[in-house]
Amino acid sequence: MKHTYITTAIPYLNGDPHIGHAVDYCLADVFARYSRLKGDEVKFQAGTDEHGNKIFQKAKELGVPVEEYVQGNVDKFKDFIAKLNASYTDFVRTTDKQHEKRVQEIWLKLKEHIYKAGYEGWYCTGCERYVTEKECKENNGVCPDHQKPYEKLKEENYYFRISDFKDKIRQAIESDEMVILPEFRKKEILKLLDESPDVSVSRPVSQLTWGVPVPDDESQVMYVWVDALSNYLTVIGYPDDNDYSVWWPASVQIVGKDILRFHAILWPAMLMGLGLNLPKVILSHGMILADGQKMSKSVGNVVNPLEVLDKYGLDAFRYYFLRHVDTFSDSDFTWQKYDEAYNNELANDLGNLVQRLATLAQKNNLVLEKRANIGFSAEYQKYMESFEFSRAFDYVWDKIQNLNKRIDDEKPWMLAKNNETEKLNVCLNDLINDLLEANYELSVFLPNAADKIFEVFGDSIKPPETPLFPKTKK
RNA sequence: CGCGGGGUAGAGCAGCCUGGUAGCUCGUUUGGCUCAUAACCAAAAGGUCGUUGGUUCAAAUCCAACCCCCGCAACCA
Repeated sequence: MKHTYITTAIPYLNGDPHIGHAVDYCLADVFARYSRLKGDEVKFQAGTDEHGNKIFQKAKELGVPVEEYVQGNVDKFKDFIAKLNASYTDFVRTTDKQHEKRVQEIWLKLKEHIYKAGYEGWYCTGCERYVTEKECKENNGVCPDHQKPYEKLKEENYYFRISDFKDKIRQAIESDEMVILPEFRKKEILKLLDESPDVSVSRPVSQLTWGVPVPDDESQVMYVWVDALSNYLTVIGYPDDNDYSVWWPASVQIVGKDILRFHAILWPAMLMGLGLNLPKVILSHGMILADGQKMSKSVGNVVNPLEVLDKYGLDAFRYYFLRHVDTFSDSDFTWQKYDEAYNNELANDLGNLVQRLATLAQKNNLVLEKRANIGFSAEYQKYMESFEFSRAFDYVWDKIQNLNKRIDDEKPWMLAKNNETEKLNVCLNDLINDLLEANYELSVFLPNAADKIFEVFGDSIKPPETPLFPKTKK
């Protein structure tokens, strides 16, 4: 049996779930469901990144123990993922004891590529963090939050020597041994690769305590990368549980374009350092724009995914974010578009199609003879295998719209009126079976709706008592 | 001349790699239908394919130059 391992980026737990996380989970879920229906055994990882000063400070501000703070946020995320009906199989927290232990083992294995060096930069004692040269310049050398001038500070850090692997990474990307999707991101990464510096992977304990201690050096604590990126391995048992070898390399790792560089450069370097294969595909999706603009707290145009979910429910949410949001490039969200997609497409095209077919069948006491083998069509598979999910969805939708056309062309109600029972039977059986085939393909995108549709055309056919997608009044 | 993406109908987009009738969805107008959620189907109107030049029998598509828009990325080492 084929093993398919799908990963999602682990969100940093210093805030609430936002719409970008939802995209991650939805995309991963689509591929997971697709793979399962094809017969693969699927592992679908999700998790949370819980270390670091920001979380530590946030907890302090709120006056709660940091463990309690992260627990509360993990619950929010788990709840969110459940609401999306994302079918993950494994959940990893970077504060899991087992994860921490495994991360330390990974660190030790990478040791020959890790070196200690001084870091010098602009530091704000108020924020307790370094800022980039650029940020310092933009703020004219003064921290806007604390009104204190940045200080030039020096400290010891461990660095991961990416330069040990650059040539091999380039080769892996160019040869598509590790596919980066979409193509234009691949080009971007190849350009970035040359100028990628070695990455700082620890902080002195005086600065950072909420993290995994560096093994064999009490003065240092791991800083995000080795800790967070390793989750993809620790969750499947690496290095002590040999089960990991069944799942690794990952079939696809889904990330937002903002963190692609870490996944396409640092992460492969780490894997090479560990002597492991690279993931087969890294899929980088775009950002959701609010009415053409980047969402930002300062602009105040952040769309709350929970609010969107509440409006018309999960099917509508997944419908919009999997079909009208392009898998790879940035896409827009506006309430108007969301309304239109729901009413014109889900309700009118699909909801109404189910209703009319079910009613036709029921009124004419149709005996439904279901086709034995339902499967994926070749074209659909082609799209799915190349991770063009929104296109695959378009393709399915085309089938649905076509069914509406065919009903009009074949006029089953006329056949009924003329008592052409035999023809009517054939006609309705054909239409309904075609709907069920489309519904099978639809089920990876809209599992809930698909279930309901299969139920309508179950052993007996009963039209939904309440519309599948009740329309909203304008 | 930092890098990347883009400019195609009122809106949103596909087509460009691999030149050969400009296409899809929404919206608009008209018509049809009555199985259905005021749903469905059909037809029509609507385009100097950013600009200029080049290659070619033929350019949205290839080449060159230019103009314009948007990002540099989810709160940020």
